[in-house]
Amino acid sequence: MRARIADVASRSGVSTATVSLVLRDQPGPSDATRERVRAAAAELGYRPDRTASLLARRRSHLLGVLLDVTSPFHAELVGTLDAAAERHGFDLVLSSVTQRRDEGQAVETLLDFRCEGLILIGPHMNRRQLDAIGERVPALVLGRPGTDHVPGVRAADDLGLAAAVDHLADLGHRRIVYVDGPKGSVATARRRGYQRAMTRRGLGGEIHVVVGDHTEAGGIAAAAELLRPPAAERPTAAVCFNDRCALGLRDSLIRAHIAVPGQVSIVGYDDSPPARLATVELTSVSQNPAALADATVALLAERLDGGGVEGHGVEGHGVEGHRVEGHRVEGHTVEGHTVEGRQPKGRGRHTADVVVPPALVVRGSTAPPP
Amino acid sequence: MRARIADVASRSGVSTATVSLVLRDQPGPSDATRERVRAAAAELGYRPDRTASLLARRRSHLLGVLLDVTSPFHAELVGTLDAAAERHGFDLVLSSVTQRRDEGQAVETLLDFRCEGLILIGPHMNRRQLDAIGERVPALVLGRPGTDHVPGVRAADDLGLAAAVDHLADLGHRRIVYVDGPKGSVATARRRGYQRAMTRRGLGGEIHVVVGDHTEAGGIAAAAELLRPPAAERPTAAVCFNDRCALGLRDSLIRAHIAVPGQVSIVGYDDSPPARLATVELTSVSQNPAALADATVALLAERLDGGGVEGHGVEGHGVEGHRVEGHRVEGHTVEGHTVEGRQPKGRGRHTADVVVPPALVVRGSTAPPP
DNA sequence: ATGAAAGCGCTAACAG
DNA sequence: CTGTTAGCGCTTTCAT
Repeated sequence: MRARIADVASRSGVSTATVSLVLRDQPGPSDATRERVRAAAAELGYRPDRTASLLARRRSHLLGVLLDVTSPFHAELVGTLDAAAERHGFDLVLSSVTQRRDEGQAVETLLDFRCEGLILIGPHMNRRQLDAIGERVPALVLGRPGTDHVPGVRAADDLGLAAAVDHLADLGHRRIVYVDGPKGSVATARRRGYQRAMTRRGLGGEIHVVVGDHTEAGGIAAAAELLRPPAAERPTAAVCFNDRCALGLRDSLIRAHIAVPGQVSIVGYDDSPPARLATVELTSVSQNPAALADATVALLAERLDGGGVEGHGVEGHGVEGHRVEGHRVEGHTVEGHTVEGRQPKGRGRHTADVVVPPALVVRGSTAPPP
Repeated sequence: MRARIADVASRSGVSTATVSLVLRDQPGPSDATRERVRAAAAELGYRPDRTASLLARRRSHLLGVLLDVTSPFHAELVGTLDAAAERHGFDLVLSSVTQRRDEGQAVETLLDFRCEGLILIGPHMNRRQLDAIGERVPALVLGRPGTDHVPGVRAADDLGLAAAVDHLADLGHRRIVYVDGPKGSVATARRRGYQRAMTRRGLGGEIHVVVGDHTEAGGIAAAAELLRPPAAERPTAAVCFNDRCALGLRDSLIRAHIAVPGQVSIVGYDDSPPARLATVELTSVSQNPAALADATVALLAERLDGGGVEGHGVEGHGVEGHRVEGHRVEGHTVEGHTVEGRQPKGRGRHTADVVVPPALVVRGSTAPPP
């Protein structure tokens, strides 16, 4: 049987209370006592029973994370979330949606574990459901706009597209098309970002949005569209809604013997693992998952610890991102991230979103136009 | 504050003991009582506190899963594991290795949550470490051979390669090369499977193993090697150690204007998400994750429930796989999966591995030779 | 069929 | 500084 705290106590000749204090590095016990207790605990291979500890302690110091374990992007976030949580003195409980477990159930599981706060990664639930959760427990959505009771943490899509367009324009491209995504606020933000960036660069006349999708199929369809005009009039660069779409486009072009980036440059979005493949080397806009995760935990921890910021020496990941001149977001700052001021729309909103700047990752799929 | 069991008890005019019985569908309380208790619980929105429940109950009914959340293959397994666990009356606790949390720490976390059994997905730890865990708690490794105290559950690599070679040979290919993986037992098993399958098909004289790797780079290198001989003597098909390697090969060939599958057919291994991309359509050998997960949970649950098989009506995923004539694995069967008999090597081994048959997924990267 | 009471292993409040 | 005493919320004998 596993050693209990009482065993450590008797073995070191002190009370369980003292052992508890020593093992949690709480002030009280003398150094001599600490020494003895630590030794006894080590000899017995004692590990505190987390379950009992949680029950007795007021706070669980647990953050619940709702994710879809099949998403590489979510996976990447979890890694950083975990590190950030540790810095703030929290542990993570993961709960993934699966075939049998929907988002609601996954959230209940998290709550059953007594999580103090919830981090919802890109949930598909509607705003009402999201808000309902936010009213029960401090929560945060990652990767989509927040609601009345649930602040959102996300990357600035407009800045991301600006970075992509600037990069291509700097290379000398003028005929830069945008391959659109599915309907939704995310796609809208990116499309607008493209249009504004083109205008800002004096390429307003070249704005050209092609129908695409969030899957490879969208890119394949877009390829057919791009190849329609005579060679001399074709676009020399394409920015895609996301990497999958970009990969579909890339593969179609290569099969049609159009060199990438020789004849057409391609920029994706998300900086997903496939984009990094040695054979692909897709230039892509990173949503800066490390920064997203850091900002998320920082914000949630702040809410939970009641403003009593404990200056954990959080360094924060580099979130330089791409700053577009003449394009500023109003608001104050939390750990270097931009916090939108009072929401312009949405009366009665109790929360403000945190927006982190994305970062362009330049790889081999972009080059000067032919 | 969240409703407690005492609230439900007083509201329905019974004791907490009765409420506990009703809510867990235990025999005892009368139907009338059940009715009242359920109503009260529902009105209060009562959810039993899992932490307290775990503490009071002898068994936690929790299975710990060690995984690397950045792996799509792991992700796929988790989905099925969860479903299977639920059928057997268990819940899953996920713990992923991250930058800051190594496998050892992740396992400790799982143990802290009082998991009754552990499922270790493709851990990198050595056999000694694995065994140490197996001595502390019932554990199982997924995707690699087991050790003295930790049974392994894995797909039959030799059958997988046999399926790939048979598929190509049936299409009419003769010059079928194998692009090897990195050193290790997995690569060895696959290479041998290739060699035996070729021999069995009377293609022993065509056996040709090319150096590769588990990354795209390996496939790229192999492409150079394959293109060396004059066109007429080049292989017409290649089976690769895994999908990443196959994708590297595929991309290199396409860039060299070699049609896939027109001139060269390619078969990968793992049936990973990239293989399924619309633009890729890679024929690949699936390790049958659903079957692996089902077998894993079934085996672990059996060990934990002490043989008192509760016939949960486990249906098990289809594990037809590819049966090679004249190639039988000795052993008995657990839920339709083959269990190797006494291990031929490894004295003192207390456990036997479970081997599930892989399945060939035919897609667009294979066709008859030119 | 139901209730009272004793824990599960730990932490927190209060004495000493 | 350290020990004693209550719980945390639930499950489980054992009476009734």
